[in-house]
Amino acid sequence: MEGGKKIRSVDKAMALLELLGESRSPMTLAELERRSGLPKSTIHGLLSTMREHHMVSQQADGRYCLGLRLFELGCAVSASWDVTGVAAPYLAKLSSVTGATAFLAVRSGGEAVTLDQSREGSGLRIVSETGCRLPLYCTSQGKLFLAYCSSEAEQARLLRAHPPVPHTPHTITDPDQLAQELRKIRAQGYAVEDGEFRIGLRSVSAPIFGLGGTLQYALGVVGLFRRTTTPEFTLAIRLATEYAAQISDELEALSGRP
Amino acid sequence: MEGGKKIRSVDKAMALLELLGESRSPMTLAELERRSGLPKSTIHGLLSTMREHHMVSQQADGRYCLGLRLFELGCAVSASWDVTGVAAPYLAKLSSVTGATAFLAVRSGGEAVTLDQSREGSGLRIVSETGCRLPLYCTSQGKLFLAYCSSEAEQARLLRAHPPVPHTPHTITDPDQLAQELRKIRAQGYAVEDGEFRIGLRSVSAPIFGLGGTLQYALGVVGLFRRTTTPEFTLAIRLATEYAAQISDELEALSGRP
DNA sequence: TGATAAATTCGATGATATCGAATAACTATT
DNA sequence: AATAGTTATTCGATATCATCGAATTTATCA
Repeated sequence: MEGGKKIRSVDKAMALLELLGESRSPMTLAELERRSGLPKSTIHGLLSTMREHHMVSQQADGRYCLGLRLFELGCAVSASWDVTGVAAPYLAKLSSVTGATAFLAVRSGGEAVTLDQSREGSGLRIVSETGCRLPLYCTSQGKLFLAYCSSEAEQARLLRAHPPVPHTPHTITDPDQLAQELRKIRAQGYAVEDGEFRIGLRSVSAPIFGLGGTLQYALGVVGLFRRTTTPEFTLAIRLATEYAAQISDELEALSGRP
Repeated sequence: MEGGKKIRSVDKAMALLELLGESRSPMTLAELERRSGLPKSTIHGLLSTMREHHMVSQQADGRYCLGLRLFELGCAVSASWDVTGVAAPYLAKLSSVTGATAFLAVRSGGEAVTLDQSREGSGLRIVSETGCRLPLYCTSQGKLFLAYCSSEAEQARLLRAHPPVPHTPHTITDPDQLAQELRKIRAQGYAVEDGEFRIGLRSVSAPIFGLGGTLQYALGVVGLFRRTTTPEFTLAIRLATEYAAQISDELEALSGRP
């Protein structure tokens, strides 16, 4: 289907960046050797090259970590998305009214990536960092992306890439039960997650559509709701759905005349 | 002085990422060919490889742009810095009290990079995006970094890398005048910029020190102040200096017992 | 439909990334 | 203070692999 020439050295360089990104703390060259399976000198050459571009940086003790230029490029990516600007005021309203964390997410391969977050209301603890990847099958945004897949085959492919694993006793791992849940989500137009990812946390996600009616982003609320039937949670559902629709409209108007 | 082996293909790949980052809009392969001077097929191979890692993405019309993985890595970089977490509440306070934009910056080569921003008070327009690079010689944070350089040679090297160019009639381009300004900054412990970057904008930056008393970050306020002698601006100077000192202390305490 | 431009594929060539081993720098321990 | 164990870094020969121009396909516009 796709895939041009593979430049192996670049391939390896990207793999190293991903390893450094997964690790919370800076990594030693020996550690990178074990994790990547590449020879030390090869790693050293690749890292040296990327260091000159400030894509990685090396601290005084010799350990390597991601560099400042990656932060800059990441910000450039964020700024290039029209949706972040459009959604920002809605995120703020959503979190201040519900008192929970509002978020904007997109699908990336078989996972969901949080694009932006807001927790205006109370100083609730951070649920998940912006820019981190979350599973599809046990988050409201993830299940939304699964439910609105273009085809059954696509849906199955995404689930096969990351097979459901129980995160809590409430995680839906049974294929049939999950399929039923996804049908329900599609029917009602929003997704609810009931402590399936973290005990005590509940969330709702509503669809933001792009041109052609395809699902593009998820707008949601996550927090320490007691049940998914409380008036507070019901309000969160209604607002998320309303705002998501408004964002869809604004995006459409924006793309109409660039 | 330093610099291991240069892996040329990786070098080229990084150059392409930087080109894509500088451009606001997605780029065509032909455009990249003109800007980079590399043959089309070489570029194609490099981009294809990076596309598989989601470092770049290609939209329906064939044009290339930076990919989602770069956003994720950028967020990881941001999260890895202890200073962003420590400074966040001070940024919020600073902007809400002064009604202007508060920022946290770091030096990157011969430029200053904005790490984080806050504009709680009024909905002032965005002065500069987070993650963007600004000149040293005509911003308060930049002049602060120049003033606290480890050596005269270092200072001269940074200025030579980006020779002062007038951005406004108030930009200091004369070497002697700039040297005097930097001495003054070092003496008073903070830097003031008086419309030297953008007409009407004024800013102040205070130093955040790391271990050994070396300047690490700059905490500042920028906004539409009428003069640098108004009570509002004087307050901004005092608060920025106070908060920067407090952040320095918190960072030191944090690094004491990890 | 034809014309223009762009993205992509292909294959031979030689430049160059690779790899293991040796060295240097550094830390912690005795 | 000396050593043992770690780690980053350098080096050079070999064959792999990236490179490049031209050809092909695909898309866009008149």
